[in-house]
Amino acid sequence: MENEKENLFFEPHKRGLMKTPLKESTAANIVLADIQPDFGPLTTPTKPKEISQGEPWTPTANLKMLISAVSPEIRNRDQKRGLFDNRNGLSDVKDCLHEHFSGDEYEKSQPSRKEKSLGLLCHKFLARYPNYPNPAVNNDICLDEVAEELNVERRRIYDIVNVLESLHMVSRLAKNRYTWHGRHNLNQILETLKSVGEENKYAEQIMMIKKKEYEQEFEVSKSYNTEDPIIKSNTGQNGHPVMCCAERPGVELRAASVNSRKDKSLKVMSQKFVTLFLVSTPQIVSLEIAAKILTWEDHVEDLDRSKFKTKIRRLYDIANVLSSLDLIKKVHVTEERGRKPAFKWTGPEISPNPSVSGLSPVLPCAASDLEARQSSKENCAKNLFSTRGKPNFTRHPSLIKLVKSIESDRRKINSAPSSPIKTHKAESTQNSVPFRSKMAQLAAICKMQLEEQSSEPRKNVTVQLAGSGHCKSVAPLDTPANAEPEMMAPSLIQPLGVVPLLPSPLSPAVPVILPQTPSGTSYAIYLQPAQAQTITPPPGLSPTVCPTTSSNAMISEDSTDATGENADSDAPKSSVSTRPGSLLPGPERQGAKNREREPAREKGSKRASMLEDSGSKKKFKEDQKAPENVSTTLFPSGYLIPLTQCSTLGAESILSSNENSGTLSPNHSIYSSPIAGVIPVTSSELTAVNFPSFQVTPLKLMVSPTSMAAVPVGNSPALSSSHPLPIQNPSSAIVNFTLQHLGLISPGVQVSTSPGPGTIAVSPRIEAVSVTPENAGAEQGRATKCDASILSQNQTNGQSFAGTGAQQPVPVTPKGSQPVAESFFRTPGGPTKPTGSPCTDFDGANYTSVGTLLVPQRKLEVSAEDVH
DNA sequence: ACCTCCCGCCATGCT
DNA sequence: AGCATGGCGGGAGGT
Repeated sequence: MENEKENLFFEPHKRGLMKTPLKESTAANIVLADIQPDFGPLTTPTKPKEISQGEPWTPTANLKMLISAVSPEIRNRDQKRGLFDNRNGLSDVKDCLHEHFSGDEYEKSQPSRKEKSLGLLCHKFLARYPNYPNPAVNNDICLDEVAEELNVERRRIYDIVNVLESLHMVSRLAKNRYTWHGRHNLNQILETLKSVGEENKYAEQIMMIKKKEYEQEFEVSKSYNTEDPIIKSNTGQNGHPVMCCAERPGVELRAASVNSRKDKSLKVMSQKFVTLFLVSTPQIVSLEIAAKILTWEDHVEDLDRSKFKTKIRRLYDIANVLSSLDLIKKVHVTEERGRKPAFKWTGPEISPNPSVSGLSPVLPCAASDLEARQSSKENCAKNLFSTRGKPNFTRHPSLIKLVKSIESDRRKINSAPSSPIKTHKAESTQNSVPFRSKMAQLAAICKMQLEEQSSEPRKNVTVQLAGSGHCKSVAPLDTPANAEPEMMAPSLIQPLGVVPLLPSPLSPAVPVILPQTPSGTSYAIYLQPAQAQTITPPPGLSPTVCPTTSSNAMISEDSTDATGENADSDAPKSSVSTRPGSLLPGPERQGAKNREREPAREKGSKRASMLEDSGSKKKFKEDQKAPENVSTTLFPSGYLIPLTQCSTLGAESILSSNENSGTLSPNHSIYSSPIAGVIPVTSSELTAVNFPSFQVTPLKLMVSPTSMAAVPVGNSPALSSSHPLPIQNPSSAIVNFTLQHLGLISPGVQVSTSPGPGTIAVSPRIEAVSVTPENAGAEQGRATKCDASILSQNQTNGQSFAGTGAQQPVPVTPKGSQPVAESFFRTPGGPTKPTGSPCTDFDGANYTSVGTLLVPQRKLEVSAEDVH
């Protein structure tokens, strides 16, 4: 991937010298300084340039840098000769990247913005250092020097370094000094991030967001809070997980949360952003989604427009750096609504399994999902930070302090209701608190359980989601039981009885399948991940019960406002808003800041006013937007849905996924009418998160890849395992009903086979995804690759995907939409939990039973554009 | 008109 | 106190 990297083992600074001899550069800079009007002292040279006209060397230099970055050879050349020679020359701005410095360049006096872009700057920066530096050598980076050499303000360097630091490509040594690690740790960190993302159910979050969007699209006019509430609820629920996520990546991060300033740090955002790619199947993440997720995590309840915009800005900054690293590439996702900027992961495929992950040269850590999962958060943190003996990233020597603070944070967080729970607030709250506080313990417990479970595959569980998805083996759908072994996919392994329908890792609310209940039917319960794990007690093990947090309820609520209580929906919001400060530090602070600032600055005032106005307006819109979810309403609260039926759905989803992958062949019975049957799906198949988008021919549901990723497919797989008995549950009826309702299935039809667009009818929301990379060919190729790889992996696993890509014609665009199933059910009072599943623990009141909802699908078109 | 995102003010927080 | 960091968002270049 990387262009430049051949230079292994160069010393960075040497390289820098070579490239641009520091001294020379310095000289150059000096020159520049002279030229430039305001040149600040080295300390923080702010804006040296601004001359409209040109900046002397910048353009050229930039081009060169780019070029050099692109090709090492060129770089070398450049290094040899002074980069700055051309200071005067301006290259075409337009071509900058591609064009060389060759020539002419003089023209535009202005370096054009592009030439000053962070991406370009990053390329230059990267060009200075080898991808795989020789550890033995001194790889220190002096920010001042770099800033000078690159002739940019230090501020810009911070942006780059922060992102690099988030990827462990550099670590901070001291003030103004960083150590270059290059890509040695990259895979590891990516693995860690992925596992964290899975644990935090990012995929699920994404799914939910998409879902909301769909809904909104759907019923534009209807006002509904769901969106916000959902989000919030997720946040709340997820918040916890999410937070964890953030935490892990860096202890610092966590600490950061405590420390006011860092919580919003670019580093954290960067890690989260990267994580989103790693957990989404299509590996395409739109800025909008990313921003929303990040916003939530920040506890910004209100998707304030301004905040959102800020987030977007930051994401662009990060994206530019990541693009320079060749980890992502810009694409556009086209939906009904329009085209949205998005980025596609082009970095190494990260497989949770160590074995799989060949990518990372170094996998010292338990990159594997299992390990990761097993490992508690703390472990993760360790991995991240302590990686390989490298210096921890903790910025400060005061790491210890951080740790302490972190712990305290954790407590706070735990104690604090991560997400206010909407329903049953009282109950939930109560529950939640303890719950959270116990998260760590739970993690440990889960671990234990997992271990045990892993040792004994449980019969009941048919499905386990491969967390990561692809990797895992998919058991043939037909064979429910068979799956077990496979299920054990490291990452996904879950406690026995419980199988998360959704790709476990991702979805915030994890549908959990209750192992067979006495009744014989399995039920799926929508739980939060943590809960889910805890909930299902491994057979042998005592179930760790986790009272479901209210958060769980929240989840269900989101999806199901229906049960509705509007009040509920509202409640969540309010609750969210009211979140305990510990969680909310960020937002609150911001708000305060903003307010404070406003007076101070003109801008501030403007901003504030703008914010309020726009924000309020927007909010209104949003609120109004969402109509109540049909789905929610549909489901009777309080019912647990028998897995069997669910399985059906899940199967569909699965299939779809398979199809998406293109290679997969749905051999499975799945194809049979959804209703019909029980589809044994292996959980692995389900690995919801990872799925490539699939189309299910039979059902015709198309799921957009994107959506797929997001959607936790419920995998009914779990179902499969269970019983043939369709239990008397209302579930089947419900499911169908739901589907019909959702429009996924036409009432009369359960499955239709129209591929692509045709499917639309079936699923209203189908999105056609077309990915058009800039290099369309290339991109698609990439996409294809991914899929293929995935498939191969799956196959490897022994999954039975039959490559059925054929079966379903891919939707128009390469990526088809897929049907997604979600489960939402809340059981109102807990009531019906199937057997004494631990579920009861959840709030009694708030159980969510699983229902499966199909998520509307959309077509997404991704056009890779590079362009701009 | 919207998308990108550069620029640099200024808050934070370390030294 | 001074300086390093880096959040933040105005507003301009690009398309």
